[in-house]
Amino acid sequence: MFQSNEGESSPITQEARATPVCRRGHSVDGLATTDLQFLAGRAEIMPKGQLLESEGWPQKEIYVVKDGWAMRHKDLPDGRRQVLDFVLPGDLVGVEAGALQRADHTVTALTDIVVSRFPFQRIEDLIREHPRVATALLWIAARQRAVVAEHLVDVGRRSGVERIAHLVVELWLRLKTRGLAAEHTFRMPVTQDTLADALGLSVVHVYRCLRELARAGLVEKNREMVTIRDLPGLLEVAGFEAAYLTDVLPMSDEMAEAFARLGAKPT
Amino acid sequence: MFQSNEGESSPITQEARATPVCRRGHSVDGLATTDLQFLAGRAEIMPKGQLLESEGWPQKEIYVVKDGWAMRHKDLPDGRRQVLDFVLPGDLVGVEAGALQRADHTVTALTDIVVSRFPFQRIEDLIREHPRVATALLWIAARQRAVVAEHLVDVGRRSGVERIAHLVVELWLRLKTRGLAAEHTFRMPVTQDTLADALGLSVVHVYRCLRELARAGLVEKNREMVTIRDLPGLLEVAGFEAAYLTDVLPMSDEMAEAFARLGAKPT
DNA sequence: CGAAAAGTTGATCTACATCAACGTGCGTGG
DNA sequence: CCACGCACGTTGATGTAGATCAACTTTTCG
Repeated sequence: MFQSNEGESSPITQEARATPVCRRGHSVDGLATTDLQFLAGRAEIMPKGQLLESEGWPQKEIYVVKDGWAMRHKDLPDGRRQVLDFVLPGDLVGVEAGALQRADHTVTALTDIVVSRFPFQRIEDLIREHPRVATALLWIAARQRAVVAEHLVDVGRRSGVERIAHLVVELWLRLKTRGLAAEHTFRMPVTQDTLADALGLSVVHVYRCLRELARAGLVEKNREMVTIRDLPGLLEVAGFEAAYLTDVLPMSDEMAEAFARLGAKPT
Repeated sequence: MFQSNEGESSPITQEARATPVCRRGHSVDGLATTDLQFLAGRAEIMPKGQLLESEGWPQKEIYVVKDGWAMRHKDLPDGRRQVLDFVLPGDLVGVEAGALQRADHTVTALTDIVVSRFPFQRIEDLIREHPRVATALLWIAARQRAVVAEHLVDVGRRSGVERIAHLVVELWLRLKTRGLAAEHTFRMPVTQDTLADALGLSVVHVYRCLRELARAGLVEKNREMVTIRDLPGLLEVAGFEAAYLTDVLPMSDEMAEAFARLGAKPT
């Protein structure tokens, strides 16, 4: 078995130096982003509600999100909406839309957001000059598909409470890798309404599931702050697949312990 | 005989020579596959039930599916299962798993299946030699994400009948582009059980929705054959986004008409 | 300070799940 | 060639997670 040992110190960084970009992809978008860092121009700020990418339209530039949250979503003509994924600081927007002819979904800023833009036009040149860029982008696209796929499992086969638990853990992990979350708490500027559209539930039901989770002493969400009260418990309810993001993470002792405890369970 | 579709008349091939890989992506995976044709070794046959890719394991080779169906899926420890997507002739398996460290999902053959394999090992060399390959792969990955995303909308925000309708149309379109579907009918070697796991429904409910669609005179599925009885009607129920795959398709007159009629509706 | 956005809460309804049979085609082995 | 078994499909009865509706409260923000 490969790299289950990986958690230890930081073999990640070491391996990273030794292997080509796509191999070293030992993190979420954030990491590979460093490869494209030189792409970034001057940072600029955009207001909450701004569209970074618009379904059906060609995408002329890639955004590197420096700060703030956004969501990828698709809207049905009758008003129903499905949130595909959340965009966190360090993520790229517009890669796939650039590769395809036109964007297949919309990206909307959930908060005021800081981005740097890079004209997609020049990507092809870049790829020619630096093949590693293509590989990095490929890796990012694959990663995105993985996240959406996991989300699909959530919505297709898990209960309301499970879905919320799973989403919280996933966001927490993604933020944690980037040093954007504390041990037990993080900011999540997502309304219950948006949450409902992400989880395929009604607002009312989201509210009740949240209360359920709070009552069970697992997580709480007040306003924008999420507090994890019982990590092992939460992981279990979330039915979290360790392999999904774990080997990708520099694990804290507490986290490693939580996962271990989880694995130890006979279940 | 597989690939009876692929070759001859294809205006595809002509356009292909004229435009850069990622731009010419005017179809589903099948098309871009031609770029990797030279990768393909000798075709070989694998039995129904065979795993082409296995969640949690590294993928050492890419498969080009020449004939037969497969499914991408994720299985939860408690036995629940979610089908992410169906793999049709012309699709590639293993691209993303190669880019990531290990496969994040499993791919299982739904029928006996004909594939040619190509060691992923050599992909990196190839990318160095032919940057276009990277771009083609990027495009494929983006496409895959788009399909899964659309599927997520289905499961998250559509009713049982709508989900089935949407899936049928999507498969029909994907097959049609490759010349693998007739005007009103095509083979769909997918059991109700598998269908249920794809749509996030129970088998019983799938059965009832199918009967509903048949009673409404829209589609019928007997054994493995699907027959579309009323295309415009079906498209409407499916809430099919024309932009999703249409501009990507060489449209038949009838299809164009169906879409037009659909667009004309005041809804 | 007023209005809109976000969150709370209870009553009611329904789409879909679950359970439990039974039918049917078909491949395999005797 | 039959028959047995099994995978797949069909059908009804019943249960429930979650939707919908309809207030009302609290927070946010211009």
